[in-house]
This record gives sequence, structure tokens and C-alpha cells, in this order.
Amino acid sequence: MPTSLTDIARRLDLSPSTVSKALNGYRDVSGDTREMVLRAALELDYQPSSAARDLRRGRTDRIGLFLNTALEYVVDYLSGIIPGAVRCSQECGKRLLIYTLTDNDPGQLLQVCRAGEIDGVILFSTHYDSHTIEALLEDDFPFVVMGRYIPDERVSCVVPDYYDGTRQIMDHLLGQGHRRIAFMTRPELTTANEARLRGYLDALAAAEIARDDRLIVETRLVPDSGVAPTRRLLALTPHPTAIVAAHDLVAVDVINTLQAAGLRVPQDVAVTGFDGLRAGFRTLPHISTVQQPLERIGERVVELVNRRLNDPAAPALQETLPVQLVLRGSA
Amino acid sequence: MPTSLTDIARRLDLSPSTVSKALNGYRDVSGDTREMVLRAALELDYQPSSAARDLRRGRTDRIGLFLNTALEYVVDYLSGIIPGAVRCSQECGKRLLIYTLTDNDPGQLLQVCRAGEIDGVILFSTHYDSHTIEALLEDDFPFVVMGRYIPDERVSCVVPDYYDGTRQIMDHLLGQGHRRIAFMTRPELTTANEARLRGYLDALAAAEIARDDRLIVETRLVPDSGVAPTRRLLALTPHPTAIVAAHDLVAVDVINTLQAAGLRVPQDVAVTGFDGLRAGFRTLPHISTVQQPLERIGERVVELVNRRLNDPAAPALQETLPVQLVLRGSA
DNA sequence: GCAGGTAGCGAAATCGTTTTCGGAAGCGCC
DNA sequence: GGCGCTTCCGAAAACGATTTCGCTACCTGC
Repeated sequence: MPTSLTDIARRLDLSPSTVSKALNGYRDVSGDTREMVLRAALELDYQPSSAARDLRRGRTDRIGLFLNTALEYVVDYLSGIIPGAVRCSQECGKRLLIYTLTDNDPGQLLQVCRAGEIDGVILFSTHYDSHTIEALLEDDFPFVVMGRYIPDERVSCVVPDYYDGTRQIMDHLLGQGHRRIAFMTRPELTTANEARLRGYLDALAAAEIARDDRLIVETRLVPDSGVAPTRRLLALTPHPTAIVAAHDLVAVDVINTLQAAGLRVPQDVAVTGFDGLRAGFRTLPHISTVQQPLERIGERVVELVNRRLNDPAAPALQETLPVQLVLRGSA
Repeated sequence: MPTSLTDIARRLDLSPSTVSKALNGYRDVSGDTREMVLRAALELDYQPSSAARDLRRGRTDRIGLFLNTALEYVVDYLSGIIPGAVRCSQECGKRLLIYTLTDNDPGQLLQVCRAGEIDGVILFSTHYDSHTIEALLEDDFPFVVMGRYIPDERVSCVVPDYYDGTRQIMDHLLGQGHRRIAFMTRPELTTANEARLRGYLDALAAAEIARDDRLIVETRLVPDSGVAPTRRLLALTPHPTAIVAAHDLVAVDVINTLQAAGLRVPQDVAVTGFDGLRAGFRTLPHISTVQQPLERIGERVVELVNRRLNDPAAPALQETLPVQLVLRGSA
């Protein structure tokens, strides 16, 4: 049983109201009293009960970030996002909490929101379903989707510029003289994959290179997912001189596979990644990739939630953040 | 403003008490009434206010896992822990929350605990200081330390068996005929590092191989941290035929560096990791490593907290979990 | 008919805050 | 002295649930 406000009040022979006002910076409490209260609070390690406070104020100053427990292919991205998100929420006077859903049960998310555990919620790209979004809209509960574009003007989202990033990669490779450029896509039909593929095809068209469907291969998000596709590409004659991987994690597999086959990167085959994750430093050479503004994504996503909290009437915003090609050696 | 208990009560012309009892399975409410209440609750998407409920019950059924925002070298480990921890807390009727501390400010942790936001807390190995632990003990607040042994019988902790894991590695390498075995350690003076070093030295002694300090090198936890040490080892004549890396992430660097130098793994130099993280699959060959029981660590750590919650007098427990060598090709 | 028991419900206190409202005291000023 | 103004403080009503206790019916058994 930690010390409560009334404990302090009794100790100083004051009323709870006065103590509360002293702690919360109201002006109708004398300097002396305020000081007494603050000192007592410090001495007793007083910390207001968050339950009582939340109940009374009708808000929690907490923002939830929801993930499912299958973190494996998300954590790298996440660790880039978190610092920005945490810093920003701190600046807004909020706290960021990470919730993990078992079996991606969206019901849990709605429970937490409706129970008032948090004021707003951030949905991670792959971890939501449309029913959840409908329910949140229905409840008029503040939320923002991160990393995936939602074609609905009522929902806010923050996404990197997948199209432009792919164009930057392609322009670089084409500038290097590559003509046979392979492209690794992912099976999911998301706007992100679609934008990347469009970037690839548009760049080819602009360079007047005919599309060759044998150079477009799929990879899934499992260990070694890049190995088999790379081998298939190497079996082609002539094999591609550059491989545009779906993301950095796959690029690692690609590079390893190439090197194991005795090919040099980038001299024999150039390889590019996407995202700018730490995995890009886990190969030699390091991976040339499109750097997402991860910290900034974290910041913006929190800012958008916060904006809705401060002004419930604020319209939804769909933001595309600029990305940048960074050359680290693999292309 | 979501629907409250009294909303349901008014709608059904019942008292809030009865509605509460119906929802909470009290037996002094008739079957008919209970059914009415449950139906109404479902229709109205009723979810009890967590603030009100927590306040009244004096507990939250939430457990916090604290990290600092420098997640980079923690996320891989974390993603292995989380599923077990989440599943176990769910089974215990609790929810697991992840808090991220800005700048590793331990004050925030104490604030959250004292504010009663959570009932218990899990401290991640590198993310705590002794003052925090003292304060938690002082407050008699339930907590468990994960991944680091704390030489204090009042604090519970769950750690993998670093010593035995290293012995398993060494026994394997020695069995393969290796005599010049290099060891990469980390500069921090933790019980984990100490145990690993001891395992290495004991194994050498048991095999009657003289200790050679040139074979013991330090690595830090930054990108490419394994590259320079590996080069130094290669500069020795004769160079070691096996390298025992501090953990899987470093082992990746080691393998890349060896392969870049034209050496074959494991034929020319065998390499082992530690932890059993996903990174071990990001090289070719995959990394032979000591697999920590990550899920089980997550489970146990939650179980220990829960044990304290159910029985405040339960003594602290210090658990060492068994680890196992898995051979994947690099040694 | 009556004592004793049970089933079903509601009144009310409680958890620890915040916030509104009013009151008391002190002061200046005509 | 009366009036208004400021300064400081406390009483009390919330917030929304849980839980104790007591009350009314009704039933049972004699």
C-alpha cells in the first residue's frame, strides 16, 4: 500500500484538495503550502495512483502500440521506430506502451481500447484487420496505421515512399550500366509491394528495357527465403547482373548465396536491399539499400495520434515520408 | 464515452451491483437475470473501465517488461522471449506490457510501479541498475530479473547456463581435434561473461591445453564488432582453427570476415555462436550455436512474478535453465 | 402457523484522485 | 464601516467499478 494523497494531507493537516492542487500546479495555494506538500511528497515517495487519476480525468495519457507475438520479422524495423516514437510521446506528455497480441487476436485490441487503458493506438502494418479498423472508426477511437497505406480517407497512416525508393535503386543500377535486373517481390498484395513493383517496371520502361518475367521472383518472410530464388536466378543464362531484393533481410540471403556460388558482390552481381535495417551491416560488403526514415516514422505516427487527442475533430492525414538510397558496397 | 455498468443497469432496470455480479460470476443472481445482462453487455460492446476496476480491486493484472529505447542488440533476444512470456501471462490471467524507458531513466520504472500501473515487473538483463533493485525490494514490489544472475538471495532471476553451454561448445570442438581455439569475450564484467570464460578455460585445462592469451579477444556490441578481432586472430601464425564467438551476432561478423579472407567455414576455421538467435541463419553455413531456451525463459520469468503475486511471502528463486548445442554447419 | 433457511436483489461504502464551488480571512479604498 | 477584490483553503461531488451487508420473498418441514 503506497502512500496516497490523503496520507500527505493528514500528515500536514491539510485537505486532500489542497494537496492535489499543490501537486498539480494550481495557483490558489500559497507558496509555503506548496513547498511543504512537495517536500512531503518527495519524502514519502508519493506517486499518484494512475487508476484513480485516470478514472477521474477520463484519460490516461498513454498510447498503445500493438504487435502480435510473431515478432520475428518485425523487430528490426521496430527497433528503428521505437526511439523516435518514445521520444515524441514523452515530449507530448504521453507514455508509449507496447502490447503484444496472442495469435493476433484483434478482439484484445478492442478490449484494451474500450476499457480505456489507453487514449490512442498505433497499428503496425501487418498486424491489423479491416474489422478492427471499422470498429475503431465506429468507436471514434484515435488510431494511426504505420507502414501501410490504407485507402480510406478516414484513417491516418504514415508510410515510406516505396515507389520513389525503388526508382532510386533502379536509377542507380541503370546508371551503372545494368540491363538485366532481377526483382524480388513478396506474395502479399499490399500497396507497398505494389508500389515497389510499379517503381521497378516504370524504371525499366523509362530505360526502354523490355520486361522479362523470369527476372521477377517471389520471396516469403521465412529464414533462407532468399536462397532458392537466388539460385533460380543464377540458373538463367545469362544470369542477371543485379538483384533488387524485397528488403534487407532477403538481401542478406541473396548475398550469401551468391558468395557461396563463387560470385563476387558487387562485381559479378550487384545486390540492393530495402528498409535500412541493421541486417544490412551483417554481410560483407554491407548492403546498399533504401533507408527509411525510421525514427521520423515513429515520431510522426505518435504526433498524428496526439493531434487527434488534442483536437478530436482533426481530419485524418495520410503521410508519405521521403526515403534515400545509401550505397554501402553491395551495389 | 463507452457504455458503463450503470448504462446496462438502467437499460435493464437493475441495480449496478446486480449487473456487476452477473458479469463476474457471482452466484446470487438468477439465471435469467444473468443471461439478460450478458446479452445486453454484448449488444452494447460493454467493456469494464480498467481504471475503475483497478482502483477498486487494488490490482491491475498487468505485468510490465522494461527495456530502454536502445533496443538494437536486444530485439533478437526479445523476440524469442516474448511468445513464451505472453502465452504464460495469458494463462495466468495477466497481460504483459512492454515499457520503453527513454535514456534508460530508472526513475520512470519506479514511477510506473508506485503508481500501480502494473502488479509486477520483469527487468531485462542489461536494463537495470542496483539502485532500482534496492528501491523495488524496499517497496516489496514483485520483480524478476531476466538473463542476468544477481548475487542477492532476495531477488529472483532466470538465466541460461552459460558455463555449461561453453563447455558443450568446447567439448565439441576439442572432440573434432581442434587445439588452437580462440575465444571472444565481452568487456562488461557480468556473471554471464565470467561464466563463459570460465567454461572456456576449464575445458582447456581438462584437455591439458595451455592457455594462450593471444587467443582471447574482446568484442563490443556494435556493428562490425567481430571484424577487427577476427583479422587479428588471422594474423597469428599459426592462426586458430576454431573461434568461439561471444554470441551469434558477432559470429556473423566472424564468418563473413573469414570468408572474405578466402577461408572456408568450417573446413579452415570452425566458428560457434551463442544464444540461438535468428541471426544464426543469416550466414552460409548457418551458425553452430548454443541454443538458449528462449520461450521457456519467457515463461519462467512470468511464472516467477505470478508466484509472488499469488503468494507475497514466496521466497525468491534463482533459476538456471539448461542450454543445448545445436550444430548447423559452421562448426 | 411458524421458525429457519435460501435465493435474488439493491443500498451504500469504498478505492484515490480531480475539480468545482463557496467560504473565510485579509486588504485597500472610498 | 461597507464594499469589493484577492488569496488561500476545504467540502463535496464526481469518475465506474467491486463487495459487503441487509432486506424481501419464498420455500421447507414440523
